[in-house]
Amino acid sequence: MKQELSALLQQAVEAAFAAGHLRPTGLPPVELETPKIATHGDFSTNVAMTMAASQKRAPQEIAGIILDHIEDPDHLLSKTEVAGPGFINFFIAREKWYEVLKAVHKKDTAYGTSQVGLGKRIQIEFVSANPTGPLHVGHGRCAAVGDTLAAILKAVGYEVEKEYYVNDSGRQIYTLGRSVFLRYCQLLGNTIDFPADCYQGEYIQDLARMLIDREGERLLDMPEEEAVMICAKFAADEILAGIRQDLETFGVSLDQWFSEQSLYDSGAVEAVIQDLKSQDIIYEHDGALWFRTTDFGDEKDRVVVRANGTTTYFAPDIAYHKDKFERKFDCIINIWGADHHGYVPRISASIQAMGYDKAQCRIVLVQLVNLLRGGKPVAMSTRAGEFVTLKEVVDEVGRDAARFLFLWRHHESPLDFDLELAKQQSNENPVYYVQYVHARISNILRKAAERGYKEIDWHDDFHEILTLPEEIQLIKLMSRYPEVVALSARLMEPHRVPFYLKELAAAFHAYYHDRNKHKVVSDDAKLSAARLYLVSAIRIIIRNGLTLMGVSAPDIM
RNA sequence: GCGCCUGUAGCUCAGCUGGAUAGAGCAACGGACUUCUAAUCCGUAGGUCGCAGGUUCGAAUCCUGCCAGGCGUACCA
Repeated sequence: MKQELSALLQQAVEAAFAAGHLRPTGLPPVELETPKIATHGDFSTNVAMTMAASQKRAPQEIAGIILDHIEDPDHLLSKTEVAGPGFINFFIAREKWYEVLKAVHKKDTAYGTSQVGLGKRIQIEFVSANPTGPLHVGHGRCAAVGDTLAAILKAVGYEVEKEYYVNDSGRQIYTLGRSVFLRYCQLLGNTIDFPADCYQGEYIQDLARMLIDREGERLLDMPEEEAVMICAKFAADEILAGIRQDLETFGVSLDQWFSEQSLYDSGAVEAVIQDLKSQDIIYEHDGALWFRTTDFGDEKDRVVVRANGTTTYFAPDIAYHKDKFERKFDCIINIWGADHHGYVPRISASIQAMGYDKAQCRIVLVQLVNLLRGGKPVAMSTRAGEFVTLKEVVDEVGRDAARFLFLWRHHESPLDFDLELAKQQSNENPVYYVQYVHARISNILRKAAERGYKEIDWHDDFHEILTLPEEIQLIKLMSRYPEVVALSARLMEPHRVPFYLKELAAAFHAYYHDRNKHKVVSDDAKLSAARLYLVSAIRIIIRNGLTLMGVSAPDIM
């Protein structure tokens, strides 16, 4: 609908140029918007105003000229007008809206998809939590945002690969091994003062117990270094398996698990350091190796290899991003917790230093989650190892509610997640509000089938039947769904999908509720058929939208 | 100190990257269940869009400076 009109409009401007009625200044970007107020039409454009300066004429006058050149052989438009400071308002002919309804049914699960990303490959990396502890709620938000964004990008045609970067190397893994080893020793009767810089959580002791079951006491007889390494390997594997399981339960599946250690094993880390050193991008100072990130906009240079010879986390990350670029994606997306934002200039610098286009790497920062229960903050302290895990949240409120609510905010806004509210079955909880539409319509379809109305097909006489303003309004709302998906892909803002669904759900609930006026299944066979066609289209969109979000669309609630 | 994010109704937040009269939900108040599921709906009320300037036909949106909150600012991850 919008595209068709956009084409008409563009042709009109070109025709005006050709006829010499407007100075051929080159085509301005033609933006069509849906006005907030119904009396301003179905679509409006401000081209006349944006052209005013270059045309050196009044916007109203330009608008008139453009309208004079509009050709509308298919009678898409019922009315046009110049309004206000120079807007052109377009009113779509009522009959044309039924095309939307037909398209929804015809495309079905594909309604909302588009082709803008066709032929392009995107890699999206998210969660990537260290395998030193279970996933917590913050990771859950990143997982929901990343997974949904991936689905949205797929819907607009991109080939998408989802990846998890596993930090299975370095100091934090060593600390993990040491933590487990010390608990292991404690459990076997040794008195040990458990250090503050070790992982404090209860899960460390669980791992130590598992290790005792598996290995007995034999680690006590080994050199400590060796024992710690065994503990580290064991613990990281166990924790990673748990992370995979938690993500699986959460409905998130990754295409690729990329090991940090593999970058060391293949020599990639060493190679990229040597390469950058030979270009004097990495230099030596105070016994350490530094990256000249300040040459690329960072506020200070960063250490890559410490004076003691060990690498910082930055070193493998450089190699990792090089690897990503070498895999020839058109775009790579990193989804990080906002607490990592200080790291952005560094990565950006390293990408530029290696000669890649930094615009091809997009970093999405997801703000933190404040966990509440009944409006009161749930105490969490990572240091003391007291945090609420993603698993606990999903177990308590369910996958659907958790995923929906994690997406219920712009990702750059901090999110209050209330456990009580997430379980509540009321208007306050948008999850059930939206799902309820699907269940209601499913129920209508069941009732209809019982009454013998089994076919959901288009008939041309629906033009004369679905004529109520609120019915046309619903169809107009449905026509916007593909734009919502496309916009949310372009801006990488998945929250637009649940917001749209909420709007569509509200419109449906209102329509449904006036049951004297809008009864779908009635004795009037033609009316029933038409309305079944209408509401089942709504059901399709609700289901498609929820599917993008990884939320189920139940038939009964 | 510097950097990033946020500041919109009493509360929680949208606002289509500059448009016409700023929108939802909750809370408050008043209504609607003989029904295709009330996990719902209808109505009323609620605003100097943090503050002050600037840019232009037009600003919640862009620019500058303040104010407040969060996060970051390591040879930690």
